[in-house]
Amino acid sequence: MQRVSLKFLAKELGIAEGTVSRALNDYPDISEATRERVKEVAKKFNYKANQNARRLATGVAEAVAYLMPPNTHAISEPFVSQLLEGLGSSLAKRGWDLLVVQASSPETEAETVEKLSSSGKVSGVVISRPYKEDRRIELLKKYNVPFIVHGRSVNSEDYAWYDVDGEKAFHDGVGILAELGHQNIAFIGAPTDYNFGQMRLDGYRRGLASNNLTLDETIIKIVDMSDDAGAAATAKMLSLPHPPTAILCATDTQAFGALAAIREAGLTPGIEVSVLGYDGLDFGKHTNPPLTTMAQPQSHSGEEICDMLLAIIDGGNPVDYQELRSAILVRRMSVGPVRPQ
Amino acid sequence: MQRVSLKFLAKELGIAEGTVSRALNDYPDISEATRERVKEVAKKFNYKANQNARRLATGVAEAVAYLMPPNTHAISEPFVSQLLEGLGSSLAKRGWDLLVVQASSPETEAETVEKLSSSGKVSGVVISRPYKEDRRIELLKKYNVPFIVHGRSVNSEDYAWYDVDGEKAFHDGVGILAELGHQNIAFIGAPTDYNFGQMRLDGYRRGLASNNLTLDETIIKIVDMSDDAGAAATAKMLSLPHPPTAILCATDTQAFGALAAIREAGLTPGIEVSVLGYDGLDFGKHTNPPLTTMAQPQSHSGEEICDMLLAIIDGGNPVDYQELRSAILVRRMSVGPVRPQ
DNA sequence: GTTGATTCCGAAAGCGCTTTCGGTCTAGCG
DNA sequence: CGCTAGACCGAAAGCGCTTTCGGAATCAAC
Repeated sequence: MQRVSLKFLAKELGIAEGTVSRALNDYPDISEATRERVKEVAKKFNYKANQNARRLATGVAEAVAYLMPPNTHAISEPFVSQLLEGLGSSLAKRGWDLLVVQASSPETEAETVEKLSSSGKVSGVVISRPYKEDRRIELLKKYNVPFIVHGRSVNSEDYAWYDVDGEKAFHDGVGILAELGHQNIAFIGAPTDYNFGQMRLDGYRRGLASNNLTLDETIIKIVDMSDDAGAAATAKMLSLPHPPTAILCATDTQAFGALAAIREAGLTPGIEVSVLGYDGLDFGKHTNPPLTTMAQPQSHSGEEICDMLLAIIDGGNPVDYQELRSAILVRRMSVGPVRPQ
Repeated sequence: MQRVSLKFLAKELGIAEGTVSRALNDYPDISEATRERVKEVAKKFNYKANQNARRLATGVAEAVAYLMPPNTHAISEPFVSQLLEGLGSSLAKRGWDLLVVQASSPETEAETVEKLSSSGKVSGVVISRPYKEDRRIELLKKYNVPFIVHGRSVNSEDYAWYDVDGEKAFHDGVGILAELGHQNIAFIGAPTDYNFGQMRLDGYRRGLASNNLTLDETIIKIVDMSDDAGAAATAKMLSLPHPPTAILCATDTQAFGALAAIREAGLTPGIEVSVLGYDGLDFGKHTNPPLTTMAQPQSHSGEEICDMLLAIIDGGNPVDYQELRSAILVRRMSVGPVRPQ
């Protein structure tokens, strides 16, 4: 296999290798006639350039990597495949490759990034869900590899990112709940070493303040992003002397668990206890009751992120590529007015 | 960047390039002393071999590709990220890359496969969800690229695959329903150009026969694998003069829709109409009611598939790598005994 | 018929690594 | 002390492509 090399074509055509290469790559100094002749023969023999040789010679990888979020073993979050799909299709248009890389363990993550940066495999990388301080970002900057972050770390002035404003969403989220009369609004959050976890918590806090609600640490639970963790946290809060009448969840998955725990406690979610999620998973329409949630506009985020990255690779200034989107409320059935006691 | 080449190290150490290379790659004809010296300096300068050069020289890609299922635009099925995660982590152990490739359109799919095969980018590929007759498989065989199929096409004797026995699952599925007294068991299937769609349908049919149930074409619906399609099909069947008392769905997603349609019709799923899904999505525990389903044992399928592929790449005979797993029933609340009329 | 400008293509030098081949040097043996 | 056998390393030839450089050929113009 791979018998058909440039050399082969050149011999077949009776011209020089270099000429064949230039003809195939549409160089201007090749006559129309030979160009066509070359392309025809290439097609006939089903010639495909050896990518490795090409990359070596040109020095451009024509590939970008997606760094899988670490520690995500059980989760397999839907947003990953969405993103990959977008990245993939956007890249395919340009004929580039998408590499999915995974650190074998959290400790080797830095190593992975370094290898990626200096082995010439990729021309750019995208990472998701940065921590507040993220080593990967530092390394990427250090190695001068074009990259874009899906999310933001604390200091995000000097690199490219695409994010949804979780802080605002959660601020507004408590507003929505407060407007329905809820005073006792719990928060189930995500680990705050993730910056998004911190920001959603900040938004919640600011939301309480904006609505003159007092902050009660006993109804703030920072837990894993799983349904079970959400359920456990909810169960615990429901057994408080003054249980919350509404729960704001950092992720839909946690909210699913919250709904289950509420039903488990003999209460009706959306009536006795409201639950407001965040993410906008399609799946939320099938829960019991359907989950009201703040949706990330992630339909085409993959494409957008990819286009931004490509622009940077083509020489764009990273700081010109910072996009902040807003979440939008998807009203379903899990949020209702507070019931008179 | 990438200033530290082999040449650089060689100069730094005062020895030949080739020697450095051999030392780094643990050739036996290098003295312990120089090997260590070389490795030390390499580490000090943070040397990472240029992969493209390496691949070109060795002729081995050290990468495998996952061909994204085509036409999957809206779906983003959970199984994809599961699989990718498994592939990725298994590959990472070996230091190989995972390429995710997507045909920009169904028509260019063959082209994509050809390019993949002959451009030397990958040493193996895995594809999912083959059609009954699948062009990709033919091409892969033709180009003599090691590959493994996640699923099976009709003629699956001569290549490697990993599949779950859907035929058996659906046969047994109607058995489960029949045992509960259901006589009027509907089937919501997936497009039968997918082989899995055909096999699940076959299983359903055989199941009816095994239980002396008559086949009624009006309660067999072949539709898209979406919740909406499942809901529409269900709604239609529920308005029949003799509506089914149980519905077997080819995918959990369709089953979610079925549940919704049943509730919409004012009936209670699991009581008046039973729904049995297939896939075993975690998410099913949150539906209303929780979905009873036949689960694919996909926890480590990614790793397994990857290991099988690697074995073939290492020279194994593809036909020695054919794994057939069984689905297992996950009892939740959407299936119950038929109610006396 | 010379000059100059164009057009087109061949030759050759890499890209950064691997791997074969052979040569030097030391150690070991009789 | 001579000879052989390893042990160890340097030199060099690729891998298959790109790209620069310059030369031959063609053409127009004077």
